[in-house]
Formats: sequence, C-alpha cells, structure tokens
Amino acid sequence: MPHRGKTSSTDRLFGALANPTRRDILDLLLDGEQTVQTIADRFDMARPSVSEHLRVLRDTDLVREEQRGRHRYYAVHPEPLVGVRDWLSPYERYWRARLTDLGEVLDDLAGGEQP
Amino acid sequence: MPHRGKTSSTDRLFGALANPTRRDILDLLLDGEQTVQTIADRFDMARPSVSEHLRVLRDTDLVREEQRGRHRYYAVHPEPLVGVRDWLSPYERYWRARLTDLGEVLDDLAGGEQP
DNA sequence: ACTATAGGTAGGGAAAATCCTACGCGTCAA
DNA sequence: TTGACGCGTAGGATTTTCCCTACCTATAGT
Repeated sequence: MPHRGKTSSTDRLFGALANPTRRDILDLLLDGEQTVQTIADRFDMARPSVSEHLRVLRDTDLVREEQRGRHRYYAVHPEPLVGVRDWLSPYERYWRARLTDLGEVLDDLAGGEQP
Repeated sequence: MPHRGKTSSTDRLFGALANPTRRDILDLLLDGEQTVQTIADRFDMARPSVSEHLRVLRDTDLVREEQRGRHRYYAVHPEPLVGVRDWLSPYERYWRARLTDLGEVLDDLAGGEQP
C-alpha cells in the first residue's frame, strides 16, 4: 500500500529532475561553480526564471550557494542524487547485459548467474 | 549550449518518473506482472487514472503489456532506466564515500585515488 | 551620496499534469 | 445472444508548472 502522506523528499527530488532546464543547470555546474548571470546567459530564458529553477534546486539541496561580494556562486551538491541511485538499484539487475564501464567490471567479478 | 529541440527521450523518461504513483507502479511490478485492476486496487485512485499512468509508462517503454484473454498483464521493462543511470554517472564520483552495497565492493576493488 | 550591477521575489497568464465520470469496445460465461 | 467483466479513451474541472514583466534590496565603485 503505497500510502502517500504529503510530498516525500524523493518526490521533490524526482520533481526537481523532471525539468530539462534544471538538469542542464546541474550538468553545467559539473564544470564548477557559476554565478546566476553566467548560468542564465547559457539559457534562452529570462534571468528570474533561472532564479526560480535555482530555488527548486536549492530546496532539494542539489545546489548550494555562497555569496561573495555581490555575486552568488552556485555549486552542484550531488548527495541527494543518492536517492535516485537507491531507487534505481532494484532495477539494475535487469540490464546486466548492457552495462556502463564500472558496472561491467563488477559483473565479471560477481560471475554470471544467468546461463 | 543546452539547445533543446522538442522533447528528448530523456525528458520523457524523467517526466514519467516524476510522478510518485508511476514510480510506485514500477516498484509494484518488480514483484511480477499484474493486471490493471490488480494494480489499481493498490492505489487510492480511480482505475481510469491508473490506466493513464500506465499509458505514460508504456509510451516511455518502462512497462509492456501483454493481452491474455480479457486481461492485460503489465510487466516492468527497465531498460530505459539506463538513461537515468547514464545521466547520473557523472555525479557518482562525488559520493564515493557513502556507497550502497555493490558500489562498495567496486570501490575497494578499484583502490582509493583520494589520499 | 549616487549610480550601476547582481539577484531574489511577487503577481499573473498560458500550458501541462492530474484526477474524475461517462462511455465504448472486446472477451468470457451462461 | 445476453450480460458481466476488463480496460482504454473522451471530455472536463482543478491544480501545478513554467515563464514573463515589474519591482525591491544589497553590494561596489565613483
């Protein structure tokens, strides 16, 4: 019985990732912290809209900001993504065939259990 | 430049997973295929609404249906989730510290590259 | 003090998502 | 064939999301 009280943190996590712009922002920040304006310049979208996306990411703790002077530097904070990985893990055994890099090593290690 | 044409398959994938009911349906189907009615019984929601969620999952190929008699059996089809895993992978190096089961083995295997 | 820059917030409108009830069609059992 | 069951789809109401244009505050520099 998937009883669902209000909005779990997992809900907000997946909700945050549902938007392509927000995923792109995270990808962008993989290269290092950036200011709001610098981020906004990369998107075909008004700066306040980017600010709102950043707020969603902040609320899910996927990014963190640090004020320095009159700039706010946003940096990616990937820990919450563990929630995605955890949700994903029960499904992983299904695609044992087509794994990416690391996983393959593991598969060899574990030995096949599938004839 | 995160140019975005229409709606990528990744968008639809994350979009499908954004809904808690749909994630719950997938989790439910991990235990094996089920008919629509059986699935619907698990949720506090009208059956047609569940049908719509199933359609979204079908459109993203996350579930597959097989008609047998007058029943339609839905089964989880996790391959598309590779897209999530792939999107996630650049972030994984960040949480090397707190890994889940399998990952830990791998980490030990690979040897630390962090002093 | 005054102006320019950086960026958050408010209010609103359009579009998409979510859920419902009503209905239609195919399949099984009498 | 008739009726009940299993499910998908249509249309509609409500909510949420997404983006915009003001607008406001704070810091930096002159």
